[in-house]
Amino acid sequence: MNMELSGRRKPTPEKSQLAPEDDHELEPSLGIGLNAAIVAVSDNEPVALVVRGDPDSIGATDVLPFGPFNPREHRTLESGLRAWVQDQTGLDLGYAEQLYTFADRGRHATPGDVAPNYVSIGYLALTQAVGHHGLTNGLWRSWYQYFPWEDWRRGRPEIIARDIEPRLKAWAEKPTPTTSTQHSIARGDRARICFGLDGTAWDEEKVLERFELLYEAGLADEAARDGRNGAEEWTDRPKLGLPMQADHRRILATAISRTRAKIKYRPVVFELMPDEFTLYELQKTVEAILGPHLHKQNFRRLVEGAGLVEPTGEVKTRTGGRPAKLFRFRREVLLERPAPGVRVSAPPSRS
Amino acid sequence: MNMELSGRRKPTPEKSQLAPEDDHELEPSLGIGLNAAIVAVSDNEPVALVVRGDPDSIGATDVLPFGPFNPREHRTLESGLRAWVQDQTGLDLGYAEQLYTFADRGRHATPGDVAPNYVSIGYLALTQAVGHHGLTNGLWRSWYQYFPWEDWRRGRPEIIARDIEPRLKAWAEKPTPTTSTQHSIARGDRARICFGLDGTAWDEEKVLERFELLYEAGLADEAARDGRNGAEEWTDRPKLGLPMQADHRRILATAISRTRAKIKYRPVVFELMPDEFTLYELQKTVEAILGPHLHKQNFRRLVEGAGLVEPTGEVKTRTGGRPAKLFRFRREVLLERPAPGVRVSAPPSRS
DNA sequence: CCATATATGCTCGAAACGAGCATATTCGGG
DNA sequence: CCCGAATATGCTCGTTTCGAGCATATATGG
Repeated sequence: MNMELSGRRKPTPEKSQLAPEDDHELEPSLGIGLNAAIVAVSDNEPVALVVRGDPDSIGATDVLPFGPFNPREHRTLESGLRAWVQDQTGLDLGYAEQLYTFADRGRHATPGDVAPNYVSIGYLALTQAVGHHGLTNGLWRSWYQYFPWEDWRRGRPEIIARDIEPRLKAWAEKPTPTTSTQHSIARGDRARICFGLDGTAWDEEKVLERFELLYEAGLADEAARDGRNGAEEWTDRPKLGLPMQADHRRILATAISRTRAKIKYRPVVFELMPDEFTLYELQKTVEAILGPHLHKQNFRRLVEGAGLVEPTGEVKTRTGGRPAKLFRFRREVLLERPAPGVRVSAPPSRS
Repeated sequence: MNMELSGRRKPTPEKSQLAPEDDHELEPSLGIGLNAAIVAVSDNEPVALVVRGDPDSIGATDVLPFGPFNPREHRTLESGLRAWVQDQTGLDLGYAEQLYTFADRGRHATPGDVAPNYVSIGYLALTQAVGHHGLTNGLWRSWYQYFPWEDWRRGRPEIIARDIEPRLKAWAEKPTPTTSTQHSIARGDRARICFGLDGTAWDEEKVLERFELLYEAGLADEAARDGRNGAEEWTDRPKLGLPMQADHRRILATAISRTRAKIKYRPVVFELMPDEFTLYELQKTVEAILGPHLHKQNFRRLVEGAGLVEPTGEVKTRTGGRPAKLFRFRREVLLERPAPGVRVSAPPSRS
């Protein structure tokens, strides 16, 4: 057993396309960070679990639950993630899926660092909204605090026209660096497509693209922190959402993108719901995630027609009107249809 | 308030540039492997670029182009991948996207190893079919050689009913290990849903799920190689596709899943096409990827209606009948619609 | 010059979608 | 007790999209 332990320490000796010490210089010790974007919906507000936030202080930015992957202790990446989350917040994760692995140079909080010590693996977890009880640490914060331009529930957010559009247009005017490749899209076009400028349709799934654009344009606080070339000065600059530590806001953006996309073709909303719910509560949860308001009667038709829910027989009163039937998720659909989901249809676009 | 976290926070550069062994026991030197599933379509056959294959020898299994990520040399994960591919095959990658990061214990080729030294990041690359010229190394091999059960172009593959179904049924009979969690799906149901048994619809996107199921059931050669509990003996066993080194077949399965899914909602087919093509050639390429035959006239209507292509004005003769108009991809759609793609409609199912 | 094969255009019924009208129940206040 | 407001739920209807097939155009090969 100890043989195994000692043998495992070094890369497999034989053949060694894998062994780095051969024809390359010494490989730096790479750490792998596991990061959890844990999402819930509480009072029709989509929230993420963050650990160390202080909205008023500029030094102490929020951070997602995270920790290094240690293959000794963790059988899989996901189990490692669960352990860290349990450890740091007390939360026992349910549904979780891997998002993306990031390792870009200079996207961590250590200025002057040329090479990342860490590769970040982001995970998305969906859970029911639990109160602050059940948590040993951390707090739920609306994800729109980090991404105010994503909140279209009350129409187009003002921050786009007021703070984002003019500065992106200015950025688009500057000459694009020569790094642009053959088929790359011009800055102005990217801004227009990402943020739905000049009458272009808004695509609620492009959360990550939008954040990356703001970062590249130097408009996200993290860009200045990372010492990014061209970042606007810290002073006299309207804050575009709360920043986070390291690349955690990028991971959260990826999580929102994935959630918004997946909610439309897999029954993942139900991970966010209590066991019993009314169809309107379900709709409100979907709307909290996606933004635009849906047509109530058609939403009902779709959800019921897809066999995603079944009535419990009970009703919920005190809704302000006629009592609403309670439903529960029909887990059996997972065994019936190959790819069930909550399709979504929007009312007349209010761009 | 966050003292309890300080021990687990990302190590600061001062203390850990090269010394991870602080508050945890010795952290093993983790390597990060970049792996490329490079896909093309050649003569209506979907192919992947593999490096060291010998279909007849059992010892020398195929391997995807890969190499370790070195943050000193590589600015990003993707640029590292491109460098390795260039190095190993001579191919200059075009379109590439990240797939998934794998690190499960025991899924590498070193038996007896309890913890992985390597974390594998898989990438999907799409490219035009280039002949063996332009390659310094490696060869294109049909992806259906690794996954024969995925080839539905000539109806349901016989291998499912003959070699897969009976053995999966037998596996489903065995008691499920206690590791099954609350909402986990029974073995029999998983087999039925994955492989479309007992009249269940076939979902061509579940390529990874199917391979993982075969692996878990011990029916993939890799399972025996990894010393997996319950794997069938090597002898007297029909081969279920060519195995690959390490977890490369799993990465290729992920690549096929992603390709099949993405081709339906993003214009990625055109990465596989020459500059000019007929609509039927486009259709044949889609069919090579997805399997079932499409309705020719409707496919044409969809593609043209979506503004994805424009006629070049030229025609292609010697098609065996009336000459076919040549088209080219309209790159401008990327600037117009937020999420263009080749939607696909299938003729009456021939399950 | 015709048979054949493929390319392309068009139509038609079915299903899905988007929007709005109508009815059912409850609650709170005269 | 009745009425109006508010919400839940049911249904209709025109439009669009989808699935399928028929019809026509234009090559090639004998």
